[in-house]
Amino acid sequence: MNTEYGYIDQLNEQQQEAVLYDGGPSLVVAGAGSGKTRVLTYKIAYLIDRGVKPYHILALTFTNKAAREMKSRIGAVTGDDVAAQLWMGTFHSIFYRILRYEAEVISYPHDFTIYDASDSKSLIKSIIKEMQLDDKVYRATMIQSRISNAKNALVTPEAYEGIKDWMEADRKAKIPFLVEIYRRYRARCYRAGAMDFDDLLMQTNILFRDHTEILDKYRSRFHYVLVDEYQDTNFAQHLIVTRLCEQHRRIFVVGDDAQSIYSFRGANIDNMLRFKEIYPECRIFKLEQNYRSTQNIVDAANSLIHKNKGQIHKTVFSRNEAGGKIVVRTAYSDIEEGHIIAAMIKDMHREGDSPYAGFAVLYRTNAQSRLIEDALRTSNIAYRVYGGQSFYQRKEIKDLIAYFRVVVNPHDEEAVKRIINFPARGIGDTTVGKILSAATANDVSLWDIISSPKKYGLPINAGTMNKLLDFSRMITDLIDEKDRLPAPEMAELILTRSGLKAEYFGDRTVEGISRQENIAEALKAITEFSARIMEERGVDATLADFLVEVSLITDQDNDADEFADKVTLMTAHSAKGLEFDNIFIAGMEENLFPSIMADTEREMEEERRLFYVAITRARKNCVITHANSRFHHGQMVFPSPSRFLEDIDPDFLDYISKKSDNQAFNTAEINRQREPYQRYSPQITRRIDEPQGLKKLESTVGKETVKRDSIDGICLGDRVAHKMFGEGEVVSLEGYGAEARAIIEFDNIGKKTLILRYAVLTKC
DNA sequence: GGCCGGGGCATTTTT
DNA sequence: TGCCCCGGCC
Repeated sequence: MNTEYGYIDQLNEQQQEAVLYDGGPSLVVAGAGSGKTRVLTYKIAYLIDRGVKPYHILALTFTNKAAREMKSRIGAVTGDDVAAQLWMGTFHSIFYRILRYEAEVISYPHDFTIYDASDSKSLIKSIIKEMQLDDKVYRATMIQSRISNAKNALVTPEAYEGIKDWMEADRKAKIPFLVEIYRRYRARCYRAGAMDFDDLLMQTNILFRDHTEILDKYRSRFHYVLVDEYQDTNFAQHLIVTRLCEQHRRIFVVGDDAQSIYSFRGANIDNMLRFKEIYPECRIFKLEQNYRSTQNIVDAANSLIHKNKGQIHKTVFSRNEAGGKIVVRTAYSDIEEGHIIAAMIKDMHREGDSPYAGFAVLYRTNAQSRLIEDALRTSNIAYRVYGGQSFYQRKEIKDLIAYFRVVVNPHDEEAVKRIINFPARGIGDTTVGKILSAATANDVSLWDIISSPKKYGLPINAGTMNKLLDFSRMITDLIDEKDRLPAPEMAELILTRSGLKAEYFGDRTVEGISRQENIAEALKAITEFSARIMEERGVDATLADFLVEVSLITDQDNDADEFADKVTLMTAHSAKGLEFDNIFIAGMEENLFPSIMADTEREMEEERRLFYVAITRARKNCVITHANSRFHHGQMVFPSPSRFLEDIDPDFLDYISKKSDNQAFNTAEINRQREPYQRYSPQITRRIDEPQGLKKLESTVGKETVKRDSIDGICLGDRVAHKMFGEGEVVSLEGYGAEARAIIEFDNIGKKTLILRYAVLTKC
């Protein structure tokens, strides 16, 4: 197919069809590694090129990272100023924006707070306490997830009571008051001017349901709606999208039912499977060519996933090299498993010039990381663990943000509770308890009581009263300043006036200094944010603006380590959407993977999909390990190998056991242009064969940049063309991910370093 | 208000 | 086995 748009030529036939089709609802069923993001990116770029205004395009993703990456990729085609006008973001952030704008009609303040998971949990705990329920029976985590599920299914407390099955189930589970907790929880959020994550979707639905004129407004604003990872949408998300599209029907969704792994969070694969029922006229596009992995990996993964029923039929295939088989290794113990992994990584790293950044170890549960970390540390292998405590979860940052929250919305109860006696100012639990009771009795917020304790007859002595008035005055003073001072100055003022500065900056211990650094980092973030707002909108950012920015940011957004040459450790869940040259999957055992918690067929299929996701992360090599003994909750268990191993066609597996010492096995090519096979001893560290004729690359492992000879299909020496710079030759390639760069000697303008993530290059 | 120790518990977690 | 939470004590 020939078009005037150069980037279209980079797509295969199926991808092109999906991008160019403009006849109505489209469902793109995209197999693992089949270029789903690429299709979505070019679809949007193409719409813009065809004259659709970027601000008429709504594109929804599940993570901030995905949204950011897609935006920059589109920007590389259309220009960043154009891409910036897109309505592109996570479901939560986009509808947060809309809800803030429309807050009034649903009786919420414009500057409403967002309760994160720990705020909700803490609120639920205090409700359980107030209702004098047994917190062993009414466990906050369980209650929280039930409430969340109800919200994701758009079930209000009133509706909940009408669902006989649910009420009956609660009675049987000895938690008949669940619906009452839910009711109070909702009332308390409302009283605090707060929404939790689920509310952002639920309230949007309520807004659209009850206010047709507002729904109409957004219907006509969003001429096109595109959704990524559609298999992960829950009912609330699905309904929002359906409402927005049911008239113009310009909806384009992309997903892979085989990669649906978040049903425990309410994701419903049926939203995708039933797309055809909602849009009978829809076109379904299947992307079946996998560009990521070797044939063996794709074939192995296919044989596994075909054991599931109820998938959309598709045949994923790879035209890459055949590659080595998936290696399965048995360890005596969980400890030895870690050492086997470490030793294999070390060998593959050394022999294949494969940088550590090209390795990931995946596991089912976070608890498994410890032993693997120990082994990597012993072997001096640099690693990083995903899913640790994120910056915004740290105590000192949460304290600071809590002050911000109170200044922006003093009715925010969770934030008030956090700061009212921190730093200590003599307002202890007893007083807070009295304030809470008074608030509940009068159905007003904590702040209403704190700011007029006498009016509500708060029963406290004169000394405490003075302390309370001091606190109240401090907050009022800060509130008076909040719209006058720009965010960075406001932050500085809060830090001083609250006493946080004195509290944290007197500490000379290692932890104390780390806290100070974190606070300094937060202040820096505010300053940078402020500068950006000034540049974009020409006004000073307020504290409220900053809160909007941070309340939906989570971990993994600011990982300085991201591009260092380190092995990545993470759960199989976190690995979705990522890819690595070499994947290790650890703990492939019954009761672990599949999880012991999976007992229904449905859950078992989800576990299998999770395994499928894990395998398909691998570009070149995949190694699966399992142990014959393992410490589990302080007890030694002797697990048998996972049933999923038997689901994979044995033709694609290479079982290596201790006994087969002489059968050296290959873990496939580390690098395409090199000798086909690397050989590893089945014994832990000793290598039997020296690889023949393996050309060593200069590798600056551990340094900032790592030289490479091919990245995403672009090789050293390739002739490439760039829209603006013309044609040239690739003279150097280095780095990973967003840091991946190419130095290109252009015929006309000479050498240029291009960030591959942004540059659109075509081979010529 | 902070520290210590016992008891209970223990998937996955884009926002 | 470790971690977290709570309650008791100083």
